[in-house]
Formats: sequence, C-alpha cells, structure tokens
Amino acid sequence: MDNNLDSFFGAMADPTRRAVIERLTRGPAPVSELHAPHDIALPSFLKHLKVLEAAGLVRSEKIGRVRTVHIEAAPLATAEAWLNRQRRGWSRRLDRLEQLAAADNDPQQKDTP
Amino acid sequence: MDNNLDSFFGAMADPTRRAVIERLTRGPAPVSELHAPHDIALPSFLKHLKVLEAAGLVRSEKIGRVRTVHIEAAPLATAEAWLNRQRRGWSRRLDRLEQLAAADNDPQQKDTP
DNA sequence: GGATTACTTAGCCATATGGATAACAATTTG
DNA sequence: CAAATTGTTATCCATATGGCTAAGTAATCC
Repeated sequence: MDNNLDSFFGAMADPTRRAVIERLTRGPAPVSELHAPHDIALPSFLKHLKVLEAAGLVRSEKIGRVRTVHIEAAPLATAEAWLNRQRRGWSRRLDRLEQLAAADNDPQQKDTP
Repeated sequence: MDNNLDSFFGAMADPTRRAVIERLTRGPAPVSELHAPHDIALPSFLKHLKVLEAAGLVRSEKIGRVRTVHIEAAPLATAEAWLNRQRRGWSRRLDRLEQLAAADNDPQQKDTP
C-alpha cells in the first residue's frame, strides 16, 4: 500500500492502468492475459502493474511460473467517498445560495416600488 | 476541458490541487487567497491552477486585477460514477461467488455420506 | 535435458511534472 | 503620479514517468 489518495489518483491517471482495473473487476487474471490487449512491451506493462500494486489497488501471488493478479476494492471505495464528500460540500453551498435567492423578496432595495 | 478521466485523475493526484478543490467547495475565491495556505511560490501555484482548469475542474474569470476561481462539479460526478461502476462490477462478481458457495451443499461429492 | 513459457531485472531515452527565480504587465491606492 | 497589489510570462532545474531493448531466471513440456 502507500499514502492513499496521492498514489491512488496517480495510479488511475493512465488509460492502460484503468483498463487493467476494469478487466480485474471481472475476476483475477494472470499477467500474460492482462498484458495481451495492450500494445506495449511486457516490461513496460509490468511497470503499470507495479504502480497499481504500490497504490494498493491490486494484489498478486505467483504460483509456479504464473503470477495471478486480483483487484482490491477498498481503495476504490475510499476515493469514491472523498469525491462524494467534495460534491456534497459543494451542493450544500448551492442549497444555501438558493435559500438566499429565495429570501431576496424584500430587503433594502429602493428602486422597486 | 480535455479528454476526461486521464486529465481528471491526473489533476487529483496532487495534494496541493486536492486542497484547492476542497477549499473551492466552500465557495469561489481569488488566486491570492487560494495560494496563501500553500508554502510554494506563486508561479508554481499558478501551474496547479492551470492543471485544474485544463482538466475542466475549475473555471476562473479576471475582473480588475483579481482573478476569481470557482469549482466545476460535473467532472467530480463523472469520476465518481466511473469508480462506482467498477466497484459494482466487482461486487456483482462477489455475489456470484457467494451463490456458487451457497450451492455447494449437494453436487458430485462422494466423501460426505 | 533442451526448448518453451512466463515473467524479471537492468539499463537507456525522451518527455512531463513540480518547484524556483527574475522580470514584466495591469490595477488600484495614497 | 508613485507605490503597492495581484497576477503573468519566461527560463531553468531536478526528478518522475512511460516506453524500449537486452539479457536473465524459474517452471513446464517434449
């Protein structure tokens, strides 16, 4: 793992890595299968897996010569919660603005007789 | 704006930028106020604002010599939805596994008389 | 046991990123 | 108008990132 949001968002900021996550939600898979759809060299692809693993998004164990990778859902939930808090904070503010606008039918205005 | 998730997650992968977003959920603010709590030079900070703006997370307009920045909530929602889809896909799979486990009380097993 | 398979490690390279300083607008304000 | 505010632009620098090739190592297969 690592220090939360930094490494999490960093890990998700790449299409190859997001594709891996999307694939892994349908179940665990060996490295070779994860690599197949991506048109980059294996060592380059392995770096992406390391980033995902360092961010705690993925775990893997090697059995025989095959390394099987599976997703770790918790970090997704953490980030989702963070985003949700931000949006909620924002919309609470919008609500307050609406209240202010609604209460705008009488105060010190002199040019509407 | 830009091409969605890439620039969005990239923008969120930095604590300074996340702090700016958190601040902006409490309402718009001028550049100087946003910069104040961060111990980096103004030009460095401006780069962060540009990243946020390029990702469509933030918008700003300059009036007089003051530039006021405000948050743009939609991209947050988009990313949140993406994360949610992934988690839902993942937990649907878990559900199926549970069903399999539950149905494991009678099939072709010969050693439980 | 030699050949395949499935990764791993080690280096190299180009570009991107996050920070700094210096110098330059463009607006207020005294 | 001179001075202070508030940004903005232009460089520069060190490190991180994403890709590559070449050369291993450790299982399995024939």
